[in-house]
Amino acid sequence: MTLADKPARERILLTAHDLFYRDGIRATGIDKVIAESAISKVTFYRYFPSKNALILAFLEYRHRRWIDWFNDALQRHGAKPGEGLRPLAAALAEWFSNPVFRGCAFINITAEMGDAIPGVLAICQHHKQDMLAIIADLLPDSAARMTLANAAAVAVDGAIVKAQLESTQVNTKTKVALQSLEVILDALDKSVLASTNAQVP
Amino acid sequence: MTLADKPARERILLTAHDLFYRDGIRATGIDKVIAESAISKVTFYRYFPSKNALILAFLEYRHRRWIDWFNDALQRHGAKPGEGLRPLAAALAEWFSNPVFRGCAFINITAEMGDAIPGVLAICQHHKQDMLAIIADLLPDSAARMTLANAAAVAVDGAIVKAQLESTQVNTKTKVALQSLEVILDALDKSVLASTNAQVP
DNA sequence: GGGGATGTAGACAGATCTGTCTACACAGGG
DNA sequence: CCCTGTGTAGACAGATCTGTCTACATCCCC
Repeated sequence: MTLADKPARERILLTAHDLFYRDGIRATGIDKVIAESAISKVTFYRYFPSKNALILAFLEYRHRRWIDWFNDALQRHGAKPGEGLRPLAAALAEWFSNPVFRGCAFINITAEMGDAIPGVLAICQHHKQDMLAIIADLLPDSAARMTLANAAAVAVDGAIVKAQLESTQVNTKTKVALQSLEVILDALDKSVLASTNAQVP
Repeated sequence: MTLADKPARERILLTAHDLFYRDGIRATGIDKVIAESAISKVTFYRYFPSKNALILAFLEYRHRRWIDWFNDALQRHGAKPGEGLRPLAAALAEWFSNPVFRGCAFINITAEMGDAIPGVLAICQHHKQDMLAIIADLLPDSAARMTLANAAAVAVDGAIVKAQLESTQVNTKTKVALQSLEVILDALDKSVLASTNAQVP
């Protein structure tokens, strides 16, 4: 595998990412990360002084990786600044259909541990803030912009959770999650038009 | 405390509920449940043959308790069948402001463990199905009814997650979560009117 | 050739977790 | 009076987890 060629620290981080994301934090022991990334215990502790340090590094890495993917997917699905929320659904459809999809790592770790490890919650809030900023960019400038962006972000998180609950279900896939998201995004896009055109019935 | 008077099984279940909900499943050891509910180990294992059995019992109990609260809160905030989604926001506001609020137990356990314990996912899906049915009851009968109910349910789950991320934040409370939910619910209620009146611009 | 950085293998301590087991207490009904 | 059901206290086995430590191997640059 190509992973074996990479430097030790990166190999650890990539392995930890896959295991933490798939199985959860507490369910993943350090020994498993060490075995799976084919390094020794000493090497591991040279790069990460503790499991907590690895968890924080995992979150930073996941954040960068997810945000990069998100921007790229939106681009690929025709997102343009100020032109509406619709590409969000197409981008997320891509994610939800990925076989390793298991929800949002930041929602998951908050659900699992709250702020048991200091700093985790702040990272999660920061992640959601960055997602919000990207969503806001899709909306035209108006007084209601951030209100609508927040609403869209809530809808996105709801759809992620719904897809996560659906995804393990036999054959149902994530259709309801996506359809529901589209319904909400359309309604929000319409209310943008209504507010910019001042045409509220 | 009044808890001490209750029969052993109920005492165990109530204690486990509080600990599981607050700290998560894996973070809560059996020993802690036993110590906190002031019973002995033998008594515990008489009522629950394993930790998994306790987890499943916790989920059943939590389901009944939450659904009962949900119905009651909607009633108290003026929900009437077919008359719109608005009371949802008021009911959830009540929950979010509860100091022990830590999100949806079913979203949390799915985030933490997926389906590592057989049966858990099915219970979570069942819970969300029941929530959906209650939400659908707020909407008037129409072709779009279940589509809109699903969208509202996704918005509710999104708001729950948002409130959970906000709630530990200093002083910000759950304002954005609730405001976002209201924006979505209003947009959905409006699209009900539009579809029933056939007045799509 | 020598030294430092980087690596491996694996034993170990100490903690924690689940689940079982022994030994004992006590109340109520036949 | 004794038996059964229900309870307590706590030792224990066996597993697993984090983090440390020793002893040894390799490689690259000076």
